[in-house]
Amino acid sequence: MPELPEVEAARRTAERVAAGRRIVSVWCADDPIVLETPPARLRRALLGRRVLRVGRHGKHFWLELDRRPWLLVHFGMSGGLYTPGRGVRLRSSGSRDWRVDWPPRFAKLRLTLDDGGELAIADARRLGRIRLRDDPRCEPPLSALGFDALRELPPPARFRALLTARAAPVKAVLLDQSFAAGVGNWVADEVLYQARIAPRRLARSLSPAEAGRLRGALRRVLVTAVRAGADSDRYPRGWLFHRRWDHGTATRRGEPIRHETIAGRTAAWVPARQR
DNA sequence: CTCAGTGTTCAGTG
DNA sequence: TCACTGAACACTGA
Repeated sequence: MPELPEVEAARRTAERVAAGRRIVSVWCADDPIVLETPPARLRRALLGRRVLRVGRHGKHFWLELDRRPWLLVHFGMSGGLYTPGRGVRLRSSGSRDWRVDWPPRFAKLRLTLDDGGELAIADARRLGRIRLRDDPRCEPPLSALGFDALRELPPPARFRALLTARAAPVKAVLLDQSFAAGVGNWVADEVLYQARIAPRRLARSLSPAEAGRLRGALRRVLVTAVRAGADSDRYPRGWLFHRRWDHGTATRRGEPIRHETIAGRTAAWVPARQR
């Protein structure tokens, strides 16, 4: 789930539950991979702290506390933020009722707030990371990231300059977090589909008009997905998203969807519409 | 049983 | 040195 829209939804949930509240209990899983900062240090840094606000850049988010260091979280491929009675719906779970167990399966960190609110971070596949940072934005891994694809999208001329400076296929550039932070596999495919650009096109070969379409599609897809609270059932019907895994089938207009590996990931695209 | 996956990192290559 | 690619990571669910 976790590309920019999903992480922004998690950020908002965390802010609603925790901002202005004090952390009164901390539970850590015994998982030295996801908990990059050891449990004892996490507990010491978090217990008794007040949460001021919750920040995000690309696919990372962090809890700003009344004392440093702060808590920095990345969801990896399968992580998510949970509160009692509410979960993060997975694409594969077609179920309407998406109530989650409490605590959620694969919980890695649980926080209780002074008003009884609770937050949990869970991660089945363990590619996510939970760690402490004094100043998240200025230290690795955030310091190596490019502009936040939602809040810091450069003006058209600048966007095109950054894009055409790159030799790789445009899909690879979109996925590169040092270019645009927050774009993942489905967002990249959706953006290329809506901009009508084939994923293998070299970034440096894009015309000003194409770069403009790409930028416009990137902004539109992210704004729309974030407005929908990253609930994919609320994404527009015409989005490739709803069809991208219908192997061998087509878009609603009957155009076949092709799947191929580009930049190490499966790209879904529509040759009839993307050049 | 095998394999792909809404991600990132790092070794290897040109 | 830079830029890019692909394997590794770790595990679930199809």
